[in-house]
Amino acid sequence: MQNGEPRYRRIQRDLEDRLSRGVYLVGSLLPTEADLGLEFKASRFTIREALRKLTELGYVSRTQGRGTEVVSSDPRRSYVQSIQTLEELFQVALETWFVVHDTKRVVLDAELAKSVGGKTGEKWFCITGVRWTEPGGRSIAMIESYIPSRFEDQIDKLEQHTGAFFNFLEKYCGEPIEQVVQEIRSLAMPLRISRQLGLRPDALALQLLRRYVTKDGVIIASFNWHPADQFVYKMKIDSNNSVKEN
Amino acid sequence: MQNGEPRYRRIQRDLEDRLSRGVYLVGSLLPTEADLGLEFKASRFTIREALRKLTELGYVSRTQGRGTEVVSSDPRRSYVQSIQTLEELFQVALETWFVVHDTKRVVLDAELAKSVGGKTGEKWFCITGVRWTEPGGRSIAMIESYIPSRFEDQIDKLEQHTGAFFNFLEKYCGEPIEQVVQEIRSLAMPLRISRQLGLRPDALALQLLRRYVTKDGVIIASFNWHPADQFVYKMKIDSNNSVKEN
DNA sequence: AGGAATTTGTCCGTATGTATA
DNA sequence: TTATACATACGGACAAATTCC
Repeated sequence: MQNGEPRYRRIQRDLEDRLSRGVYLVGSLLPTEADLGLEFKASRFTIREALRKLTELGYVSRTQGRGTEVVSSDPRRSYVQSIQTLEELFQVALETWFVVHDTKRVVLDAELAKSVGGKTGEKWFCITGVRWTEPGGRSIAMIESYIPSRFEDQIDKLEQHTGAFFNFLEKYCGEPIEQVVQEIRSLAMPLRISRQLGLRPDALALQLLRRYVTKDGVIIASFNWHPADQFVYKMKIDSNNSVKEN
Repeated sequence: MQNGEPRYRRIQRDLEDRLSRGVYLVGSLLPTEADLGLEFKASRFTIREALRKLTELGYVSRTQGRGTEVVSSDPRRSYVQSIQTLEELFQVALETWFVVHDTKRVVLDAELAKSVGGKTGEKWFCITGVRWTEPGGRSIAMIESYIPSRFEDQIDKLEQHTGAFFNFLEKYCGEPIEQVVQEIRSLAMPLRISRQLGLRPDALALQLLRRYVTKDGVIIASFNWHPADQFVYKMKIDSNNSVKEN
């Protein structure tokens, strides 16, 4: 335990390497804690720390009395599938119609800052609009998109852009989207929302909040207000750890 | 370590209780591991296990050289943990308490059949109950689980089972769960639900429907009714090395 | 700026309980 | 029933980060 890297982390990475190289096959059992301890000349405690990490990462599943089973040789592969999700989102944007209602500057209050991932007092832009199945068709959702002010000179182009906003901003800033955080809530629509969608004042909403995050921080945060009686959020959890929306 | 509950778990619960009661205030530091060890008469290892859980649950944040800071007095009130793997689902079941209210036979009508993934007219079992943070704690959700009649002789054991139902049934039938389909809806609670949770008749719900599917078909379908004002479904979509060029 | 005290992080050896095969 | 392997638990030790004087 002298140098920078903890012992258990070194072991963890060794094991990850073996898993991705197929030394331990999916469905098989890893060597026991005791065996790994002998091999790496580490105590059982240290081995357990490494295995705990592998469990958290989705590589293995551990069962008392049985052992440590390999469940995925590359759990991060599931991220590839979620990229398809991003592209599905993109497809939705292409196959539907977004009509901008309003664009304005806003100063984040504490609550809004927490929601969109900014700091209280920061100036952001807010673009609101409605997404339609087709021109003159049915409304899918009322959308409020919050964009940091560093994209100020792109806002005009953004309004003209056909396709997903996040796609435009991702290309503009040159940094890939590393992560999308999504929150799903059930709540009554505020008046400003129900009115724009032509619904009763007390209409129920399924609200999706998505934050698109690059290395440089949040590039856009969108509130999507869907009429509750028309919208179900479906997703699949495959046994190989991947989450797929549809 | 003789009885059912591990020592660290008991300590974890005690600390959670204090946190939710405000004995330790948000922003303050918890007693040190050594002090907690003295108080609970447990080794540092055991205290650390409890604190590790509190960290995972979002109660506290730990910093080497500084201590254990309280970051939330009630993290579970505000969200449904993002569940992306079966492992996580299983953990939730282990760390919370399910109380069975009723078990009965039902014949699927057309709508129910579609929801649970069966056929109209089929006989299924329906187990209803409430999931709690802990005995005498807060209710997390009202749950209605539908189970095909081919598991008829296992229903009794199922009611006694601690842990996730799907885990029991998966082991019993011998087929691995290949997929979980989840649907998220926003809707008003039916009376039977709001009453059991002690809420107003018109309470809003965030409803999660999960179908667990093996090669042999659906083994269980569960409706989870969460009080809308207390629950947010959060999920994260990571994309490690997606270089998208075009 | 620097050193001492404090507190968590890492690690060891050992022992016993408990689920699984 | 037995053996195996993971889960929980103890006590001790030193490292590393933070805070305070």
